[in-house]
Amino acid sequence: MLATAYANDAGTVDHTTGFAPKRSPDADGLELRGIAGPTRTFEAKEHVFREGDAVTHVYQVEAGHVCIYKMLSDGRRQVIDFAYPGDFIGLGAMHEHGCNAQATSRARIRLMPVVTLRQVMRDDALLGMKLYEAISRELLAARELLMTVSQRTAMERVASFLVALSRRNARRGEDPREFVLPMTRNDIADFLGLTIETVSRTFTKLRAEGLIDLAQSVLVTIVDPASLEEFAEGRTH
Amino acid sequence: MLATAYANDAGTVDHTTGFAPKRSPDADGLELRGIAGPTRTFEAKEHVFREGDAVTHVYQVEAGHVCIYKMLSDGRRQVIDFAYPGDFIGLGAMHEHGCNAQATSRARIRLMPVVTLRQVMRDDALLGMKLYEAISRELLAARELLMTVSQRTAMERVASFLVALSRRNARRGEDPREFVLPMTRNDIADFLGLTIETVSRTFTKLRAEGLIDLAQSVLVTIVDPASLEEFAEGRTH
DNA sequence: CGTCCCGTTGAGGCGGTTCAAAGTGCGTGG
DNA sequence: CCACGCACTTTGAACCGCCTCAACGGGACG
Repeated sequence: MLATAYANDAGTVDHTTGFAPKRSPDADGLELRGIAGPTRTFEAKEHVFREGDAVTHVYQVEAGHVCIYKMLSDGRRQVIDFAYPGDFIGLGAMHEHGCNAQATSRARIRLMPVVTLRQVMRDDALLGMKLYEAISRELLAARELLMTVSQRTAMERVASFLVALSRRNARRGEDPREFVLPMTRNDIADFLGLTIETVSRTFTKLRAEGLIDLAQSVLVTIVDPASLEEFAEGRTH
Repeated sequence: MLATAYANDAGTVDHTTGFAPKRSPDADGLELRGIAGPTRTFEAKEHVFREGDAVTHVYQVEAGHVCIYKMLSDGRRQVIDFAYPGDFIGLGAMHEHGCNAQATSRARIRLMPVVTLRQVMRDDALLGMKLYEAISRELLAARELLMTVSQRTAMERVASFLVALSRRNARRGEDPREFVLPMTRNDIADFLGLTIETVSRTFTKLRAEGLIDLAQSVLVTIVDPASLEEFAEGRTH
């Protein structure tokens, strides 16, 4: 039985990459460490997999950040998700990957062969349930993003993006008020269905209205969380 | 073992509702009939469940059509999917539903209690796999819709909507060139992130350019499938 | 026949894009 | 250590695609 292997013993530094360990990953404590195969380190901009690749593994980010995106033939890009340490990537792909996964910064990633995954899902109902829940969360997130991109204004999109990052940090036991953006304006723009100019202007406006502060372009401080959430929910006309 | 219960014996008319039987559902032949509980008939506009409702069942549409959508507090609506006969709805919800499900026309729906679902997923790896695949398809669809809504023009959105319906019909063994839209312009607009006026204008334009024909507002005939797909993929500037 | 709902069409306005240019931070090499 | 180049960000101005508001048409139903 593999059911005892979920023990969250994250606490040691990976000396091969020098990453600081993260305390509580998003995936409700489920870790492939001890269950699955080895890790691999991907450099910034390196792809973990690409759309159309045969599915060979399921991946779990252990350190760094990964950008999941889809492309249109003419270059238009849609960022689907930013994977943080603890997050799974590559779940739900059946035969070939339906999107691309690219490290935004150096990332350490654990690999689990899909054959192992299938076998484990047969043998271990609890793990199967965990993966079902992980993919369910991805579905929820995709639909929430759809709502954001399709229905909200630029202001509301950026606000809800920041609120989501803040909540994610809170869940991970990090500071929900001040954090570093692990992605570029371009990534944010392609995530929210805006241009980088609009994203930049909107950040500026949020700062001008005193809802956030930007000491550097990547360092966000949420000054007025309540008002930011109002904006995010569209309750501020 | 429940593994033998998947046999697709759809072929009898349900005399309680008078629905014509559908030949091949979308969910790769997986049917809850014989595994799960009874069916219930929902009238047009009746809700199967609402956002925030406790999750009590998983549902499979057997006849009719169901509109899945989310709402913002100020009334903005995002349609997430249109469920056809054979499609599951309510999958992936953990404790409470994250969206609403409303019959667009009278619909017969099979109900399976979640407790049964959980038990079956433990006991029957194959069924668990099938449900994992069903939710994976939903994730794929959500991301594809995200791409469409976020990156494509009105013309491209409507074109890809029609192409998707056409392919769906082809998969179901029905006519991919001529079909009835089981939803209103309003539903389509909220699905594609447009207004009903823009949807209407775009249909008119597609007809004017000879790509489709509209004998009635709900009866679509695809005249030039190749060109329509070109539009859908954005290869036509 | 009137009402209601849905779809279509038209005219004008606006939010976000496009195009252009200047500003900022950082690694690299002289 | 500074100069330079490069990638990223910010800001400005003009444009455009879709939205808003408004009016009209047609089928279903009482």
